[in-house]
Amino acid sequence: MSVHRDAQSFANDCGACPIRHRAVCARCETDELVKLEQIKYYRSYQAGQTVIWSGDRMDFVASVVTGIATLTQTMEDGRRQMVGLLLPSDFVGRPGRSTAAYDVTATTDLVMCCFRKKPFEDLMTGTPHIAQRLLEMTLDELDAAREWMLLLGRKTAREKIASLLAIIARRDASLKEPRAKANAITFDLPLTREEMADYLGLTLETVSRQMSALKRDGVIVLDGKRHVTIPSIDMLMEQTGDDNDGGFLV
Amino acid sequence: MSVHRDAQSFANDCGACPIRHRAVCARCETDELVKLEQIKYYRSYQAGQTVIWSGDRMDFVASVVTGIATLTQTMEDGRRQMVGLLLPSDFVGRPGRSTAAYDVTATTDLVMCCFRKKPFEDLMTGTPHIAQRLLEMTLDELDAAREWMLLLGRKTAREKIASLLAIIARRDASLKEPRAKANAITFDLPLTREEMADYLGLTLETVSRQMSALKRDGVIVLDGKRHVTIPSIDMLMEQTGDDNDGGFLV
DNA sequence: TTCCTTGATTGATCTGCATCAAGGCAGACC
DNA sequence: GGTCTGCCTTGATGCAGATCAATCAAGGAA
Repeated sequence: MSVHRDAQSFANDCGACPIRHRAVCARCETDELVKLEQIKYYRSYQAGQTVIWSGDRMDFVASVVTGIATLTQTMEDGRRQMVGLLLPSDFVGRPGRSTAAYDVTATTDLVMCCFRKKPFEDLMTGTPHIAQRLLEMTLDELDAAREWMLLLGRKTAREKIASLLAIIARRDASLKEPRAKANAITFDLPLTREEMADYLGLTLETVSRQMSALKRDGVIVLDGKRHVTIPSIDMLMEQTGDDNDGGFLV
Repeated sequence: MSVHRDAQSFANDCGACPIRHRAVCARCETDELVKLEQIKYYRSYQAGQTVIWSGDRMDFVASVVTGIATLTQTMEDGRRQMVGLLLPSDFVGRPGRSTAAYDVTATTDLVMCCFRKKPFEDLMTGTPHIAQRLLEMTLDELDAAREWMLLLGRKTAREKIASLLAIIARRDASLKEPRAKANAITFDLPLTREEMADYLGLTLETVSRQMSALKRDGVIVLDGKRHVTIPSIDMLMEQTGDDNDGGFLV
């Protein structure tokens, strides 16, 4: 864990706001956390509500506390592509830019922890670790985006679905208690078929068909429309097209 | 231009190494530039040579001085997706990670300006502006990646080709002298048809067919295989599917 | 010159996913 | 109960782009 205090324990002893352990580190604790504390505020959104429209003025940066939000781009004729999925602790917004580049939408009820941009930028200038932490997070997102480019450009519909399920399963598993690598995983899909389609560059019909196919082939078990059980993670990973070096739970 | 000295003039009076004006700013000049100067070194590669393989140890970060390099991901069965195009002044590598995540390949003869990772990281810790500048660059790349996700997921073959041509034309134009918005633009394609296909998530045959179609329709003029003239930028932009708010030369 | 090689073009055919269309199911509300 | 309404499933059909394959053009090298 290097010189930083363990992020998990740090998160535990400082309350709910995830920006504390994602955007800053324990080294900054004494002064900067206090300042962050002073400029932060919370916002809530209902499922389906739009947080911000592409092109709108955006005078804050924020971090997801609970719930799920999506970033989407839309073409004039209505074609849509989701370009990001924001889960708790993910960061939105960009220091140094004043308008939003994407539509941000709450897909579930959502609570975000916001910071007005100007004070946040000022704080960043005086606090090297915040910029470094943000850089680290942004590089992670860039890697994820590039992984997604491979999926969009080269994977088949079945591989796309399997990859999405694997990603959700992994992120979901890492939010719960760490535990021995379980053989079966169960979770609720946070997205409708249409949202899955927008994420994967498919139509909702194709998503539905491939879900049915994976179910028929025993790769997943569907209980209702949303509740998914994955009996064997290995079997799922075989369907993703990725070279899985066994690193499911990293 | 805020308090920073104009990046262009700064680049001009400090020689060829682009990291100077891309990764740091004039405020750091006195001390940090000197230190950067001390730890930097150059590397050259021939066209076609691989700079680094995905998974290899990577103990440096670098910036392209001249030439063009690509980042690609490859699946086990050989499907390839390009996930980045590095033009002069672009940055590769990631502080805080020791292995490469993608194959980096020189598509033309290439010169890179390298910094061993450890000293660079140390320098970054003591120099807030470097981290901030890198953050800015990374956010730009993230935006570009997300734009590319829209292309890969939702655009037709013809729109993909037109978009790629528009991007190359724009980047090429911005490297040359600033000038009045010219009506016609001429440049050499830095990529083979196969590389274009890997970038666009198509096959090389489809790339070739769509290039011929654009030529037949008078959107582009081909002189040989590589030399492209775009008689009307507006006509090209109409083919990209983007809502072009006239912002071709930003 | 002729032979190779490398990259590009063009044609014929195939197929995976989109599109169009018709239900089905479960919860909300009367 | 009935009937919306939102979300999902399933079927029939069409087409954009993949695949397979032949040909071409431009350089080298012998």
